[in-house]
Amino acid sequence: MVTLSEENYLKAIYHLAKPDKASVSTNAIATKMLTKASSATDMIKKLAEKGLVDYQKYQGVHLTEKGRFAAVFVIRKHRLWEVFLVKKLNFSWDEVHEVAEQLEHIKSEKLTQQLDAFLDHPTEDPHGDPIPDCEGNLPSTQKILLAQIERAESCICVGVKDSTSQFLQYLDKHNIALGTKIEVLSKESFDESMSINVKNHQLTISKEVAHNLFVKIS
Amino acid sequence: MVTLSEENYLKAIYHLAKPDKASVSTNAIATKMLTKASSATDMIKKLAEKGLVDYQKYQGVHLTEKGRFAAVFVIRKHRLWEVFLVKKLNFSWDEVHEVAEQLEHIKSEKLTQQLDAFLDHPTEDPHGDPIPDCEGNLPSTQKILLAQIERAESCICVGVKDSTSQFLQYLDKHNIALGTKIEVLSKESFDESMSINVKNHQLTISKEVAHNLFVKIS
DNA sequence: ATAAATTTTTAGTCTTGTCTAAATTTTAAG
DNA sequence: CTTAAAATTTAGACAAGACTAAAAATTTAT
Repeated sequence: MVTLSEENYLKAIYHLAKPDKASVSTNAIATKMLTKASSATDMIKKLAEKGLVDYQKYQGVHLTEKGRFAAVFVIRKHRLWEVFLVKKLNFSWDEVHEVAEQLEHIKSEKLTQQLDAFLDHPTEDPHGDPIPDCEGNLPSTQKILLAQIERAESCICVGVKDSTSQFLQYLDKHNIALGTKIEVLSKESFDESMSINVKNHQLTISKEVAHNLFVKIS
Repeated sequence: MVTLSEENYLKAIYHLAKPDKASVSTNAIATKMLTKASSATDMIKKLAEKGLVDYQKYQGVHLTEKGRFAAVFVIRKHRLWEVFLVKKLNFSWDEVHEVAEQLEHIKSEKLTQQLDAFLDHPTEDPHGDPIPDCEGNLPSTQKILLAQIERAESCICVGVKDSTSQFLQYLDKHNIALGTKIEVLSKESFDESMSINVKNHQLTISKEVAHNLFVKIS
């Protein structure tokens, strides 16, 4: 049995470890969990005892296969609930995170399966993040940050990196949603701002925005 | 802020106090919560400090208006989720309780409201229990126990008192569901067993069954 | 009306998850 | 290569919610 707190730590470790295979530091975990390093150390020991992470003092942690699956399964539930909230209960994409943070801990295999079926087995959540299947596999996606585009080119918004409501509401305000076509017109080398065209409206976006929007070349 | 544990105690007190206005004893609460009397005392003190119950040492508790509302609101959420599970996710009525026990603690006003609307403002859960409205009012129902019927008479199943899966599965096996017409043929004074007719099948039910089935005279 | 039985409360302990402060280890700098 | 800085762990404490055992209050029965 994995407790609610343990699930949250596993998720944090999973997200921190995502890009590479490097070990995740105690401090990184504490920062992500908004707790102190000593609390993280305590929890790491519990996770290690349960076989959810590999841990050597002072050397950070790695998720074990068991830990990775537990983390991915919570993420699967989180994202399915987000889809439910947006598609069925008329939440907007900037309102779902908090509620999904609670719903993701509900324990019922049948609930998850049936919810998945009810939603027609979605593969992405409302922010464009992939939903792991029931075996814990993530559909591989090939998305790049808008900021990585260097020349005038056309692309499609496929996800957000930052999913705080501030950023999502900024996108709403400028009519940028998943699937929206974005034409890059130019990029300012001084401040990395970009001039783009969205639905026939020209718009200048900052480096910060460009670094938090995932696109695919169209 | 009311904790998960506090919500469960409030629910227990509400259910124990339901019929009359008498105070609820520490022991009764402890028994219902499957804990010890000392634990109940501890919690009662917390609830009293938060103004959720009126408490005098050795004299049991009463819910305050605030406490009653908190309890009813949790019950509202519980029953809405039960409807969701049965109507939308194909759960059967004997599978919903455990999951709803978890879902009832999710905190989001919007979630509850939207769920209620999504389900078309249901007034009853899958066991025939009334769903409080968002102001905490319960539709008054006039149902009686099947056991209270003394003569050959026709009635309709409108609810269950015991909603354990054992009992619900017994009802399934004998084709008794909410809305099913039940004709009372005779009652045995020796053991209070009853002979009834359901969908053209004659059936003898025990006192235990008759005392756990709510009906209304048709 | 008082003794016995029952109920309730108190006192002290435990576990989970957190904290602060101090000690230890690792990393980085000179 | 040695010391200063940063990161990590340990030690001890606390709050929530539970428990056991013992004390106190209430109820029941004679």
